[in-house]
Amino acid sequence: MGVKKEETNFFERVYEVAKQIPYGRVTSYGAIAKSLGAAKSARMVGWAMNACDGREDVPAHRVVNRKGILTGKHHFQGTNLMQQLLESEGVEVIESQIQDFDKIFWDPMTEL
DNA sequence: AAGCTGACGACAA
DNA sequence: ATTGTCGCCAGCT
Repeated sequence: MGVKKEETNFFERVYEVAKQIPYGRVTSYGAIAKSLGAAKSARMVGWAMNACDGREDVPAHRVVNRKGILTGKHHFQGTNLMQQLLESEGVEVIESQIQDFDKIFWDPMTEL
């Protein structure tokens, strides 16, 4: 049974969605929140990402804000780590701003 | 124990 | 168009 304590189902759900982000794609906090049924809890998604750091295989670098800006890059180890990870996946990122954001945007509500 | 903060987002003025 | 405030909920001081 639950060998480990539940980290609030909310966070778990966020992780589940984040893990399903395809390679070379990105999504936004609000999109994930919406898919969870908590459209106004975009903040919590970001907060969940904070806890995800060092937790599960949650590609937090694929989650950005609605503008396609790497708002959370500061939470990564390096200042450019997040951007480098994205570029490594073929995502064009300039000045922490994802290019063609709408093209690589992955909507968990629509595509999931 | 109570209050502030925080990886966002939408709306109001 | 720009700026400011509210909402959301959990974690941290």
